[in-house]
Amino acid sequence: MRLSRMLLPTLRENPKDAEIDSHVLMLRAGLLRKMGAGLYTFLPLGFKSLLKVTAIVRDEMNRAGAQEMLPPILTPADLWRESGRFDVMGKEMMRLKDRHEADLVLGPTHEEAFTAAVRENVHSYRDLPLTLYQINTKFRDEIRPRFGIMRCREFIMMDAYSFHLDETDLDQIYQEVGQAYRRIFKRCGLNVTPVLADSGAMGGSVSEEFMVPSTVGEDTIFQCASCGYVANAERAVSYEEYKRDFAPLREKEETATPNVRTIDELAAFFKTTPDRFIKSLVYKAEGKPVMAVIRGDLEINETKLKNVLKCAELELADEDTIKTVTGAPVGFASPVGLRNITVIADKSVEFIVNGITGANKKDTHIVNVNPERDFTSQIIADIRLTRDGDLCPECRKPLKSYKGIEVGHVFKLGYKYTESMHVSVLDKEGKEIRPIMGTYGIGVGRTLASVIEQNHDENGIIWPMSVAPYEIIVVIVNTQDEEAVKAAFGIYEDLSRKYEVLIDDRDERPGVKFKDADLIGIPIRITVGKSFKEEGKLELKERKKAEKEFVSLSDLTVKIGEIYDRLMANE
RNA sequence: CGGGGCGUAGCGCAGUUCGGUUAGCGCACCUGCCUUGGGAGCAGGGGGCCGGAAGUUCGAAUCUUCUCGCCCCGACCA
Repeated sequence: MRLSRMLLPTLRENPKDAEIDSHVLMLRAGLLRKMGAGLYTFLPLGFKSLLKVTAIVRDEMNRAGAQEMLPPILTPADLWRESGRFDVMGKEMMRLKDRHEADLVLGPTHEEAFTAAVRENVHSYRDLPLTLYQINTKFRDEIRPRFGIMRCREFIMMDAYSFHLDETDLDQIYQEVGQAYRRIFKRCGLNVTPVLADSGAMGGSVSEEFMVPSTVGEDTIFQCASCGYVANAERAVSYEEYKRDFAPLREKEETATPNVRTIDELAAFFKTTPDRFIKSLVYKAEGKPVMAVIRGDLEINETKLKNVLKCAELELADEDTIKTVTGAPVGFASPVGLRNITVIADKSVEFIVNGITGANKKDTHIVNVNPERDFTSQIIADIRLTRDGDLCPECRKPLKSYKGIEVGHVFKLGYKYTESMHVSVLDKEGKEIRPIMGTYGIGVGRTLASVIEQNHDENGIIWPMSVAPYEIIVVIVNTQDEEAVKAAFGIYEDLSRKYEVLIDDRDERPGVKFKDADLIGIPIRITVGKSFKEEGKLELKERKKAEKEFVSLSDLTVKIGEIYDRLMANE
């Protein structure tokens, strides 16, 4: 491709809306433009890289035995009513009506569509297992799109769905897809850590997320350097040896605590430490109030709480609910004396002796509260949020936390959709069997952004060869020099038979061309300039290296081949 | 949805407090000259419904009201 004819609007200055490096570079290098909040246009250069990523994804998914198909993005609401998700999914699911007033959904994910396809077309045990996938546009009306294509509303995703006769078979495909994912990310030049993830209350059992460690990540990961335990914040558990305090139980007693509400304020007021408190929070689980209690220095992990309660929706109760349930304003709740409400206690609470808690009365707390004696918990479970430095559940060494970008997810889904949507096949005996499902997703655009996030310097993008929009760029230093132009085009034509090559034939000054070449990050640069004029040699430079080397025209093909193979192999 | 901020040329911004020539600057763009190894220089030029609507006023980018869009923090998040 000739740069003189290409739509490549590079920017000198940083666009003000971009906050993270990958976003800045995608805009500056002319890969991407914003059309609206969370809506982006891929310009030719960016689209080319995106296609490279999808090609890798497609290649590895096919290799894992999955079959690509293409359902529509716009799906009838009835499909979602069947699975029960039409009402359950929040506002992030984009709903619209057609001219006949029929409800439609812009697919945020496609379990329903694939399950329906299998239900209609698969009837025998002989047809299973089956893994189907698509690389398609998804729409999620995100509350807050941000970081360019890292978290946007319309995005490209590869999502796969597998159907199996039994769990053993599901497990095998689950492992194979997981291996395919590892190969995909490796080929994209990405460093990715698979972490244990929450699998939810809904029939799911095992789940792994593929994380790119990054300070701009929106997810938190806990990792043990010693034994390799890795989990995301929702899933992470920690080991804690709770010590039983054998101090004598004292009589509980109400104390006036005017306007003292938060744990920190209370600790100061009582001149003690936060772990002496029993923190009580009222939640609404699918509309029904419940109370979660935990030691004052710890935080509730709402995902764990949700799983324990086996509920799909959980939110902190509003002030009115709290007042109705406890009889007191926010800040004075406690399980003491409360009836008709389910109390879920974190394990940490059991060991508190003579603790402090609210009195369910304005401006009042109770001291010397003891679990069991003063209140009962219907459920005792691990509902705490893991903290940095907590002990590893496997080997009891400290856990370290860091941020990550979720680029992929594999999930043993279970029977949720095959059950709700009545999918069955006949077995050998002619009996109906319900298939079990797995679901798998890769954010293609997010993967691309992550590649840039991990591969750039102050001058621009440094593409790994595998996803570079072009592999080689030929820079003509002086387009007035006819001999140089002729030689450069000769090289361009020649290399184009084997590689994807750009030629910078623009009538620009050399500085502009070098800056742009660095910015758009083409892995190999061939410069036809001074050295060519003086001694007939071409200058070769790899984007990721500082050194240059000079080769004659006759050695070029071989030399490029070597560099290309090496760069491909490194990834 | 709560809090904060921003909409002026393709990009980055000034001007708005305190209304008053023809709305300005840098980069980008066009023409010419010159230059050709790291975002040159000189000269000339094009491009704006100052986000939109309604109002106040002799006069509005500037004041008032409404509205739309975008960004950040938070809450939310199969």
